Amino acid sequence: MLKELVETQLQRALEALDLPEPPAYQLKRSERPEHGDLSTNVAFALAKQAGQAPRRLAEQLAEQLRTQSDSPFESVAVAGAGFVNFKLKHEQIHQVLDRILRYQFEEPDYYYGISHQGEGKAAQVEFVSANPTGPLTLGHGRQAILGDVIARLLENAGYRVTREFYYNNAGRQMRLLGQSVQARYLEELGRPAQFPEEGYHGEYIREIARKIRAEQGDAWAEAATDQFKDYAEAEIFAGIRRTLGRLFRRPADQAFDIYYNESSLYGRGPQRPLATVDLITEWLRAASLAYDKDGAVWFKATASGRPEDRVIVRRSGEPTYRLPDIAYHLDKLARGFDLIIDIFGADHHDTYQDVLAALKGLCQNIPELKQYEPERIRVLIHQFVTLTRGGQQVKMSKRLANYVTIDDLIDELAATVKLEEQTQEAARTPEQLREAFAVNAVRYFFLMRNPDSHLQFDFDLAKAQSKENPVYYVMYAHTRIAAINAEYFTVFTERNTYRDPAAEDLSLLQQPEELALIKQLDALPEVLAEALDQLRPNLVTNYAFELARLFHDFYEQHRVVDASRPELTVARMALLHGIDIVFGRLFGLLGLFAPRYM
RNA sequence: GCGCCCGUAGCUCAGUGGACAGAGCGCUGCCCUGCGGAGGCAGAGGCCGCAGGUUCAAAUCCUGCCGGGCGCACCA
Repeated sequence: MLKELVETQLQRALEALDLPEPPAYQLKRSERPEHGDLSTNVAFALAKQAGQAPRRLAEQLAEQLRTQSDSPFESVAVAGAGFVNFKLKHEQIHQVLDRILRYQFEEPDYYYGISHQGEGKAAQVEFVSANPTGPLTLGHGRQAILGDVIARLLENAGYRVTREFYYNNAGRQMRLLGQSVQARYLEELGRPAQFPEEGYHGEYIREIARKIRAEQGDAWAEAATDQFKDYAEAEIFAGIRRTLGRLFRRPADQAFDIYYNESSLYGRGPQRPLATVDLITEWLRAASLAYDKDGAVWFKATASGRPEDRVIVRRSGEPTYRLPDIAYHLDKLARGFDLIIDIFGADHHDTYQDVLAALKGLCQNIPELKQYEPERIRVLIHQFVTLTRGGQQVKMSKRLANYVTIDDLIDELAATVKLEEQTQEAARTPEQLREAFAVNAVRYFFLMRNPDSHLQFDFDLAKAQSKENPVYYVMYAHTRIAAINAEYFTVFTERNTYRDPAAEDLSLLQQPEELALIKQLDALPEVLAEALDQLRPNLVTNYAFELARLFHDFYEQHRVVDASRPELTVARMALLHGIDIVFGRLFGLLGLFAPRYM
């Protein structure tokens, strides 16, 4: 709000001075108090065009802004070589809080921070997309949470969102899975069994084998490998859904909207794609983007500037994974999404670029595909996760099956959560609370780093129930507000609500800590828009941490509930309420459980 | 060898064109009995990997180099 306010004033001033429309310039929240509340470099941007020195332009602008009617500014100053610094009247800042509170009470469908940018548009987010060969691990966890929060941010912006999980239950890896389970089952029966050379060694394979034995006895001794494969797939998939449900705080069967089976792209699955892999191959040939060599079919990636051509159909006649990927993404475009977001781990970097290149080629060259726009696809590549414990990196190897699963992680964190007496809430069992706290830590830790950067998951820090742990630091701000709220009613026993707009005088909020908090509240919509635009949920955790910091700062210096100063108390309670509205939004968007007591 | 990401305080990381580079932890010193002490204040600590370039202005953009991660299969 404050930014728009200044923007409007600035536009008026530029017109009044008969200055041209400036090229891209910045209007930012100032980092230092001596630079005012906001500052702009517009004078620099205009200098060349206007043929004047930035400093001189800035002075003219400042003068104009100072004298404009209804000026919202306390002061407009020129600094440095030509920055214009704005200091707003306190009443402008108080209005921000007033509007946040008023909307909350007067607009039934309004949530502060909501945006209409995606109104009427459909978005699809594809993430996790793990094949059902084993439980979800740490790497999947980061991706799952990133995808979940990006989906929530999209919904907040008005998009209709489809969460989609793509998987492949055919091919070599699944065959190996079936063989591994079969071998373990035969071992359970005490029969000779040959464990496949590159089979799956995880303990979960033995568990599945034992379960089959418990249900079937030795009836499956002569069964086909496929039977074991199908059984294992169902078991593993159920486990994956359970894990996702825990992470997303949703029932397991609502973790995703669509599970898209790769087999559909061969015409053998539940979905009906726009084009099967065979048709895609034909189209690529028709567009001169595919050719035969050494008995295989190659995609001419070099035509799009990629480093090398790639095989898309093996000599054996079996497509490589790139071909169904192309078919899948073409199908996404055909399904009419306005925005398509793919989330992949760093190991996919090379391959998605080939897929995008193929899509561009197809849409340009095949008449019936001209209507589709590959530019609607955005790809978020995230770096890997390492786990540290006791300052040491935990070594993981998929082959030896000594990797850490998401369930292990949540379980271990939950086991260490200490609940205070007062933490108990009637609505939740201690187990549910422990689970909620553990999931909070996992979610927050996966979110708090830039997806571009490697993420070091510090187990000891995640377990800590003290302010060194950022997730506790943030939750603690919220619970402190709840504690003050309770205190308010014990002191002002005659009141039954701390919202009393009639008695509220926000102009009593003059302390720098109070004004800083309101200005932080004002930034929420921009932060959410930026986080979505850049696909960087860590901007939201950063913001939440900063808000918590400002609040703790305020709390240390100022007493809220004060029987001798009821007016100030009411004003500060209003401020706290505004802060808690924003925390509520943040907890919702980050998918965190907001405890009233800790 | 080629491609992508990263390199900022002792550690973990913010900051991606602006004004003296920030936080948390750790370290040093001081203070505090609370609207929940799961505290508070202060301080030390940085040629923002290196070298060029673009710009009025570079941690931020470009080029090269060095270091780390991940890819580079007719595996997914």
